Amino acid sequence: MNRIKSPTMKDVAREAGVSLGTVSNVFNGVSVSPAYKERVEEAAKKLGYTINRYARGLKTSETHVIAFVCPGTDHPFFGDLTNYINKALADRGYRMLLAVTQFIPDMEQRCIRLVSENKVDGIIALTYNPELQLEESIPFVSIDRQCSPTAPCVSSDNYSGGQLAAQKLYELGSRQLLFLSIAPKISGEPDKRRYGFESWCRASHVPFESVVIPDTDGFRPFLNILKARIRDGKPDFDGIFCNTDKLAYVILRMLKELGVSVPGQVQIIGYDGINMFGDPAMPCVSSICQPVREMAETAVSTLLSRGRPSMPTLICLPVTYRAGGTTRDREELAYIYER
Amino acid sequence: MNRIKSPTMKDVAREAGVSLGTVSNVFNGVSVSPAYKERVEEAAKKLGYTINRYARGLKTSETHVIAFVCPGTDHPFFGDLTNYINKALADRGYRMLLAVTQFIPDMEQRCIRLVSENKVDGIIALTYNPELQLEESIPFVSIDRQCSPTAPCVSSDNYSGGQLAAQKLYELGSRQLLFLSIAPKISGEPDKRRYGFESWCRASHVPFESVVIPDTDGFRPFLNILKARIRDGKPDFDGIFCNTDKLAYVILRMLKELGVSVPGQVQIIGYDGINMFGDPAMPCVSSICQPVREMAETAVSTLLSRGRPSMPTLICLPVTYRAGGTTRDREELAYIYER
DNA sequence: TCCTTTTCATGAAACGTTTTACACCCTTCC
DNA sequence: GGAAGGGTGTAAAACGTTTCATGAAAAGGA
Repeated sequence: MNRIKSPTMKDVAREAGVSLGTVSNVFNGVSVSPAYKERVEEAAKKLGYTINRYARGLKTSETHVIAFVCPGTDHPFFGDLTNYINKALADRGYRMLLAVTQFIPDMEQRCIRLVSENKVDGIIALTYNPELQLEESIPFVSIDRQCSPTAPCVSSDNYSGGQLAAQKLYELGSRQLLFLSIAPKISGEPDKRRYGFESWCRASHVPFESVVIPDTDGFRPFLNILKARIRDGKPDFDGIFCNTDKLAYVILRMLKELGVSVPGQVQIIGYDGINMFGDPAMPCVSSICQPVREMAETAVSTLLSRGRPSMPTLICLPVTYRAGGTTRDREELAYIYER
Repeated sequence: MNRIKSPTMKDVAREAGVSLGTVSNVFNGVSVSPAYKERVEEAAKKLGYTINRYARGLKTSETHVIAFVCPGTDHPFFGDLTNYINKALADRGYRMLLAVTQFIPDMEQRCIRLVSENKVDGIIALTYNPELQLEESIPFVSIDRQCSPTAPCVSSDNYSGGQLAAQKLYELGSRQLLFLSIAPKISGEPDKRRYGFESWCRASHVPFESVVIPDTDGFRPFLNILKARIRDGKPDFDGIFCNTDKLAYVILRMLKELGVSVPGQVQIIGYDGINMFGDPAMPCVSSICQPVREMAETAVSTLLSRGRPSMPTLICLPVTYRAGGTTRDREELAYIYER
């Protein structure tokens, strides 16, 4: 690690023949006479000077760095979210310190500690550790789970999403609904997908059933469940709401293998609004789409405007329905070739 | 932004009734008598002290932060890469500053500047700007493109990958090959996928053709090309190598729509080894897999061991072939239900 | 012309650490 | 019993900024 020492303000000051304070003023937009300003800028360019934000942060205690603590960027939803949050931050002159936790509760705690040491100006986190200790001194915004009564939480409107899924399935002709889900590690906002779904069904007198499988068991249980409900190629259900798009894909494949046609016999709606390859033009399952972009924007702006009088503690953003290949409201394929 | 001032070493020193230097020594593992050490640790815990890495960085000029400059985490390959690099860094006690460029050359330059101001200990970048100016004073490792004669570049062995694709297609029975690609914004390592493919075909006297479409034209040109080559439902080719998995998916859909069976009539191999939903158990196209994990590890360790005597300038890591649903060496589906 | 105001450059102090030189105490040994 | 020497704790000087109190010079008003 042999680093060439980079020039400092002092060097620039010497080169330009001005005082240290003047150089600082130039770089902070404080009024400086044009002659001096030019001299300083020239000297800075000549020396290849870049400001040392560590030193600045030490004085101002504003680092303009925000930490994002997330389970992993390999899942497309998190990848998307990371991307949008990064963009929202960059637009506001902030940089992102990324900490990946891989769903390990202990790691989540460690990450919070670590980024705190970096004196970030704030933390946005998507975590599953119910006992997470926050640093009181650092503004915090959570996603998809309320971590603390004082920390705002941003999520999609999971409840309405569940309702919307049920409603859409019904509108598109399904009369016997099924809710399938992998139970999240810990209760959080996404649980409401189910509550919304069930409440709509009950209110509308549409028969339904719910199946929740712990996330340790993998997908196989679903295959057995489906098998048991199919007699002579005829399933006793005709509409499924899966609590994630991933599960929707898996169920789609299973039904195909079991000889059930989708969306002909059974329609499927997922949740998330994942785009394959991050490209909205790619084929997809029908889905309740989380407003990822808006969630990112909201998380960031909420975090940065911390301290406002009445900060809501839970912010649910509206979801939308997207027709994909697993419901009967979409002609497949044509759309791929656009763009 | 009303931050509560967090305690400093000075506070800890006062609380513990010892000198500043002693506190520092405790936190740096310098030998301190047990009695003092305990007093300091107790005081630190009581005050909730965490070290200020900015201040430390100012003294040591080692920030233990590495910047990763990448086009975006929304594409699964980049999402994966980000994840692995993050892990590799975390394992070594480093944190990641993530800068997303969205493929905008100007943004790439700006990101390099910005992260330099943060005095990162190094930069890993995946960029497309041919005129990128690097900061001489900061260690730099590139991915997939040689940015400068002095900066090491890590990539998968694209050339061998191309060869392997051709060879596999042939082994699995294809006799008339096609190379399809979207031309990258700028020449780089991935171009070699084509060279490898073509060289194998020539050496093995297997007839082939190559089609390269600029990335501004979208996918439609491919549809026309395919149509023109299909007479009475019989294509004049029976094996395709696509330069990315994404393209492979698109081609797969197009062929399906055109009534060509895959892998029956035509086999397809992509490049990248993308997993749907980041999950290796999900269905996929047959592909030449980039060793993403190894690339990440190599990039990180190369960067951190900067200054070694003979640093190779280009490091190509071996690729592997993965059977998916688009070649005849794989029974579809069964594998989804495992795990 | 003289006095007041405004503008703007300066130098020093501070931010929270690390590091170095130094002083201290306790052994150990002749 | 005194000198030499190994720990260990202390104080002060950095690191590269920002900021604040001074003071000088230029500008404006009568």
